[in-house]
Amino acid sequence: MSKRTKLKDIADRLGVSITTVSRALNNKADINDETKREILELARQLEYRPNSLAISLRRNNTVPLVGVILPIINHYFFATVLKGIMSKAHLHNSLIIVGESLQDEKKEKKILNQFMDQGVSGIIIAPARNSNFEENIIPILHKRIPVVVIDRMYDNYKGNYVLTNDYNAAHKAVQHLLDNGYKKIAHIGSVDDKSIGTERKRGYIAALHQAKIDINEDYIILNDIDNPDLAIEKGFNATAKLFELPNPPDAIFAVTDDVAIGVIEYAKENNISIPDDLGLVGFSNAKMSNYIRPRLTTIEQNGFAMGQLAFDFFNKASSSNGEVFQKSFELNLIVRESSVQKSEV
Amino acid sequence: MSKRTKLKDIADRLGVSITTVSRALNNKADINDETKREILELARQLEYRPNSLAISLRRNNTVPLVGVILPIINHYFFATVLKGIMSKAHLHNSLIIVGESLQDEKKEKKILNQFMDQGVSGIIIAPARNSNFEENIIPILHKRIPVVVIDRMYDNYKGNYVLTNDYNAAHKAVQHLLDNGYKKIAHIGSVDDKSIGTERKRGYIAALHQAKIDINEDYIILNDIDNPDLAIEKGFNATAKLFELPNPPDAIFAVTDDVAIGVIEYAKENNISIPDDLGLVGFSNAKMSNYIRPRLTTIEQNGFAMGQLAFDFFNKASSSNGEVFQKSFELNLIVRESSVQKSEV
DNA sequence: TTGAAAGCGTTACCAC
DNA sequence: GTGGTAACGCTTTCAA
Repeated sequence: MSKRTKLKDIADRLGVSITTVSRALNNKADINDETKREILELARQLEYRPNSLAISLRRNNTVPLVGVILPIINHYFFATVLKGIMSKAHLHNSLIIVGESLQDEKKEKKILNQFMDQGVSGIIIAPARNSNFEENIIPILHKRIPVVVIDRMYDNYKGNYVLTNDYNAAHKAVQHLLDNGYKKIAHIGSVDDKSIGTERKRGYIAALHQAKIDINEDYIILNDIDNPDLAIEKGFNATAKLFELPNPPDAIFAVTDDVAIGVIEYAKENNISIPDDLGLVGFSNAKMSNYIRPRLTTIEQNGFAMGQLAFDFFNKASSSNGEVFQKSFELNLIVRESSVQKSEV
Repeated sequence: MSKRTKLKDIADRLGVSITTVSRALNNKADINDETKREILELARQLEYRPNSLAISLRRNNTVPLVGVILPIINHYFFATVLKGIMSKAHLHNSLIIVGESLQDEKKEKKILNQFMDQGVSGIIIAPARNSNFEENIIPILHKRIPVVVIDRMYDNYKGNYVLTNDYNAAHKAVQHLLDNGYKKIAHIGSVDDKSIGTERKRGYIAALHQAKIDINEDYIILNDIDNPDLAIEKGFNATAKLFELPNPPDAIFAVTDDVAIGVIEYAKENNISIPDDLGLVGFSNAKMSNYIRPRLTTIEQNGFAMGQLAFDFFNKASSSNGEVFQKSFELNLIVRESSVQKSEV
């Protein structure tokens, strides 16, 4: 295996100085055309490629490189968060380096380390579901590079974050179902030891409590929906289980739109009319939710704005001295067809 | 604004040598505990952060950094391509730096330059629709870092690429409609001066030609569908136009699934039955296409495999001497409900 | 038009 | 235990 060509190699072979080679390659003035031609020619032959590390070191320019870690990159919400981050990064001439944890905390840690090794000037992370916050994220804070956590929160974390108020949103969703006359509201949720699934379930329970409706444990089905390709199926199966109950629900609050799609698929196969026999609210406002039938009532998650704010926070944190930036977005309910009985309209 | 702390700063303040400071910070043996404590303490005070550029330079380890440029990052196909790229990159300990051109060739060029400045060891690019190939991409080839072009191709480009055979796929789609008894097949396409839109239109025309059906120019409506949020609307409007014709079509080949969704929306609003009154085939196999009604017949685009292969090509190209890697994926038609008349089933 | 040398921040070797 | 020095690959004065 041959070593990588450097300026000296070219200089030696041509009997000129390193300086001259550098000049030729960088298209500087003050160089003999013939010399230049020879250098360029040899550089091509030797496949010379500049060592950017050395260049940056010499120029003392740390290109701001921000590491972004997301659980699933081709999930619309996360992809949109990334889009938001990039839109701001582009304005600030920052470069974004991405990693996909695939909800695997080992992988998350590995990526984090790679990023640190590469010398990122900040980290924006939507933690994996089972992320070991203490072990993966806290140590970075100690290195004093800005960290912004998105989407999923941990107890006792005192740093920068951009979240959504899933509790309130879920509460709103269930309240909406109650307001529309549904009484037996089930929840197809996510087994999530951390914030999201838990918060949405909490909001669901709180709304029922407030309406003085007892919680029916049979009405709560929790799934592992990490794999977005399976989420629809999970929703389908959970609905099947609910409808095997002696007293099935008359409405479902689904933890994501994908899960809600599964509910709709089941309903269509079994001639259950949504919204007349069954009210349904999803969560995310996936593009699809407006084009399936019935059009799905859901919670709007503005990933783009979250991403933009996350980058802003990173940016502010970079130039501030330990100040902490935090924001929890309130989410809107988008009422469509799946939750309003036609007879009531 | 204070300069970043370096080893020398700490050494000077403590009256020790740089070497000693380095040793303390790197937890090496052979160092007085007290000295070490002091150094660590001061390092923390001064917020010392190692300069990874210098470290890498010293260690002679170039972290492979691959630049990926995509037109739209939160488009499912591109996000999945990115996922494919990252899955392979992760195996090779490569880092991925992303940019979103937003179909803007100016932006594309800027990102490209930023990437080159940052010293990426390769570029994987899905060019913007209006990308100035000569100006943006060719110059990079001259710098002899591997470039892999995805998804959209240019005449006379002789480098590495991973494409899909859009011509064949479109031909297949239209042939399928013909086979199912549709005769008056329209095409809602994309104004695309480059490969994709053009190729799909070519395939459409070729299939009709082969079936000895004259091309009806009124049946071809081309839209600018760069903005994915508007694509559905464009499909809707185009369909409206088609149905204003004295002799409307009995089938539509849509250039993307989003456009096809627009067709379905129009059909539902106007009581046109798909597939009975109107056959429909989309393109992309967006997740949604399997869950709308009627379920959409479409062309499957395997972005994940394309991304993986693109990275493999980059990798091979990195260690080969000018060898060129090219692949054009043949695409499968997924037959669902929208293109098969019930009476014929 | 060209070259020598300093220096970017770090680590590793060798000497003390 | 500690410090001097060379080296990583490059650019940029300054001098010739």
